[in-house]
Amino acid sequence: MPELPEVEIAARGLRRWLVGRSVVEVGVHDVKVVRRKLSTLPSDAVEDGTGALRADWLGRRVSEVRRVGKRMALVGNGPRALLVHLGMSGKWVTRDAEVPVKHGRVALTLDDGQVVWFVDPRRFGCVIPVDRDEVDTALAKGLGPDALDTPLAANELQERMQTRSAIKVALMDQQRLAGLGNIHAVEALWRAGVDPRRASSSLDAAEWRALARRIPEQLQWTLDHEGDGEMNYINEAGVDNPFAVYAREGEPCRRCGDAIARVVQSGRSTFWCPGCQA
DNA sequence: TACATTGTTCCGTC
DNA sequence: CGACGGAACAATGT
Repeated sequence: MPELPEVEIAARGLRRWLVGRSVVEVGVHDVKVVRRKLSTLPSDAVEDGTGALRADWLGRRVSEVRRVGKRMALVGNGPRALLVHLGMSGKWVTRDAEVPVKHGRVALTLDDGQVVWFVDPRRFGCVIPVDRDEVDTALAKGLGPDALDTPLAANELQERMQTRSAIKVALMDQQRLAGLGNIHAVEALWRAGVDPRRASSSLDAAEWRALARRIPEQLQWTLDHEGDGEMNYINEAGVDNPFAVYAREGEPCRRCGDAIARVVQSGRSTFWCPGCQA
């Protein structure tokens, strides 16, 4: 699943492939992914998504790629930008012209002959045309500080996480801290030795210090290990699981040997080690 | 077949 | 009324 590190890697890839190149053709193969706002609802699709993207990007260059939390944006050299959310299966790939791309939704053909594709099998992702001078606002709206770019001191993290909800649920709340999803929330909690079911407000100072240190550590570790090529997600066939607890129910904890447990919190699977996350 | 997965939204409860 | 939990919704591969 694309969370902060995967979106950051996607942004780095787009900077290599896209920045400075001119867009010579725009193909919208699924008009429903072009939306007015962050949403999965078909009713929020732009009326003429193809026309909108072509008007914004034909003949334009991408001058910048930005990221906040799990959101990214392509900033054009004209008046327009494109906000992107990868949803649960979105990714960007580059291919030679004429190469078919399964689940390709938007195709940007460049002046070097490459085609940069937004690919999204599950179609929970979207692209949102916006004015360039609104892109920073749109990127940050409703989000807490970016978990990697703005690492929080322990006391700041504690303040942002003041809720009776479980700490794992609070960590995934993008309004409190932007970037953690299911995988990196449970991995950071495992690294910090904190039980994901604990009430967030009940953590002590040492536990906040541990989390403040382990969250950026988890994200940076993932960046270092996922490389800078095309993204492959853990749920895809043939991709092995690089994580300590995520999707490892019943397997021995690599730190203490106890069996990894699973519980559902707010409708999402949580994995943790009952032995060393007391 | 039912399930898993995301962010958003809505509804009921306290 | 704010906080919170839970469920629904979108789509589709396994």
